[in-house]
Amino acid sequence: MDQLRALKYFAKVVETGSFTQAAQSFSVPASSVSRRIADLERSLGASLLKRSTRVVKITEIGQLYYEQINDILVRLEQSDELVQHYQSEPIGQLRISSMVGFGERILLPLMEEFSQRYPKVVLDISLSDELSTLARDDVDLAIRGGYAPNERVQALKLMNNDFIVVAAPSYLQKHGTPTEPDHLSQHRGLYFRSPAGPLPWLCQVDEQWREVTAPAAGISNEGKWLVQQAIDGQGILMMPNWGLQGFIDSGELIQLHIQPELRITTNTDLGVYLLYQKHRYLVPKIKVAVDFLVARVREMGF
Amino acid sequence: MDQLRALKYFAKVVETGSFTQAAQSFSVPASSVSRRIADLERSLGASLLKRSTRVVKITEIGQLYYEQINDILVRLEQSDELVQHYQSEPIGQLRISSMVGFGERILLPLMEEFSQRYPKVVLDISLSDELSTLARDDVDLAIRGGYAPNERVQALKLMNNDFIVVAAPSYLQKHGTPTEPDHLSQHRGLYFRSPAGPLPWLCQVDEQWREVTAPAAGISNEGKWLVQQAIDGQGILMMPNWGLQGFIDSGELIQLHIQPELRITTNTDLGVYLLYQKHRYLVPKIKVAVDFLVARVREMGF
DNA sequence: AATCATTAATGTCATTTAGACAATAATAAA
DNA sequence: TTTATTATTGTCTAAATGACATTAATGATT
Repeated sequence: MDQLRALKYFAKVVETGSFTQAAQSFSVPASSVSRRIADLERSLGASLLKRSTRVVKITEIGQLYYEQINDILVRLEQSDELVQHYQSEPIGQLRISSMVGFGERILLPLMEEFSQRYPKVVLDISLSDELSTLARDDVDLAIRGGYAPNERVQALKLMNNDFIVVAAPSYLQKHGTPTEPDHLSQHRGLYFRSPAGPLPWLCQVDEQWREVTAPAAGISNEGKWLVQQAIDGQGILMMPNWGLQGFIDSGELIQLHIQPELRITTNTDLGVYLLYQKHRYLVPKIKVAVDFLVARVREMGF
Repeated sequence: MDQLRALKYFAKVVETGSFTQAAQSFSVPASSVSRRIADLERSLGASLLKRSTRVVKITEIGQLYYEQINDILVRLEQSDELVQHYQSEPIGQLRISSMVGFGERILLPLMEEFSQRYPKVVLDISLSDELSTLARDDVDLAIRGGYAPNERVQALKLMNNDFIVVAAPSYLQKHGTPTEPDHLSQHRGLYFRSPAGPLPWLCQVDEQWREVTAPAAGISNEGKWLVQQAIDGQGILMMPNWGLQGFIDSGELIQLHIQPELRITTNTDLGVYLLYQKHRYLVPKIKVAVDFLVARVREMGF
């Protein structure tokens, strides 16, 4: 029995909930799928699926088995890919998941050059601040705010992710320039909504962390809108410096220096990290993308 | 092409270094192995093995591929085992690796009862202080001094692993009873040789760690011999309390109370841990062994 | 250097296994 | 109750694997 084929059929049936659909996606008759899975069940001595003519349900043990073999199938495919592309030019689909702000401002502009340089690599970039099922089956590269999930995943620090505080000249003229945290309660704040909620303003006074969030003038997960609001003089904004530097240089925004410093977390070493599975670095498309991103982003000097 | 079969053949050829031997272990002609691997290489578009009639060498990419697919094969087998044994009685081979001292004094006596209770589980216990390739392919359960290698491995604390200091009454009569670390340089020590070298005596004085190891009267990785030497009055011995309690109760050894306390590492939370792969807990033989060991060892009250 | 023994590869045939296609049975929806 | 969809089963065909004998290559032995 070709167990591997049976497993692929089984996985697809679980995912589609249908023998017919699974069969279609492999371009074989449904009867073949039915027979292979029946073989598999017989050889395992357990029933994996509860069939009725209209619905296919998975059994408890079938579900457990599916979760394990699905991972195995993905890894086998990755191993095959490693061998197939070994010492060849970068080619294939490259799925990148990135934080929205970083993606818009830094990643997407950079990847145009990448696409020209490696035309056979088809980019599939998705921007989201949610933390993805990271580098398991759905993503080749992920860019996230600092954390290193486990030892099989390599995390390269692309840049610092220091937050700075800014406001428009017009705002400061009207409301004054705050220089210490206690001033902030008299101001208005613009807040970035992370998946975990709006990012607060924190600062450390007398070795104790305090929240010094000002009344809200606006909250959004859309960084560009927040910046526009800040430029329009609606309030004080705290965001990563790589998203604000251009507006400071142009004079549209002015950086505020509040002592003690404002932060958005008690954690000190914030950074933007590039994440990928260690053992896949030898796949050419992965290798060139990692090398390219690390080089280009670091030479931006944030 | 039945890739899975090809992978099994390939893995065996790598391990044995011979098509003929690999073929024998599967009870098929060598020609079959040759063809399957040729198929595999063709489908991958790379050569995995360098053949000559006498020696089979693995290519660089073949080696990488082998390392990855070998892990995949092991995991697939484990997944199959999970399904096959689901809701059945505990059965099969159970490989346990344990530290020597713990194995001799605690594990082996306990497992006699286990064997009677679960006669269909064939025990394969190996004692070694080396840290094994833990719970990957060669061991189902491992018992080790405190560490938790990664997130897929469950580590249950079986007992404390506190080291205590003892000596024979005759030794103390002759050399006096040390009560503080500075006294030790005038004494003789018996030292356990771990794989990393003889365990030193450390203590914390004025927030600084100092080594206060006494001149050696004996060094061995054989705990029983060290205990005998101590009973014979050869020197002071520091070992886990579960290995010494019996001799203290019988009066053959006397526990010394040195302040500040002696340790063998600067780490505070020493323990004996039972390690196994989380996802295998549902395999009956694993489950009953884990439950049995945790219950029995904990009720010993160390 | 020539021979020998071992080992992997190849050719050919038999057997096993998967797929194609039609027919059947079961069931949810109309 | 009827209808449409879906999984299963039967039968035949095609493909893949194994068996066995033979060949080619190579390291060891004389």
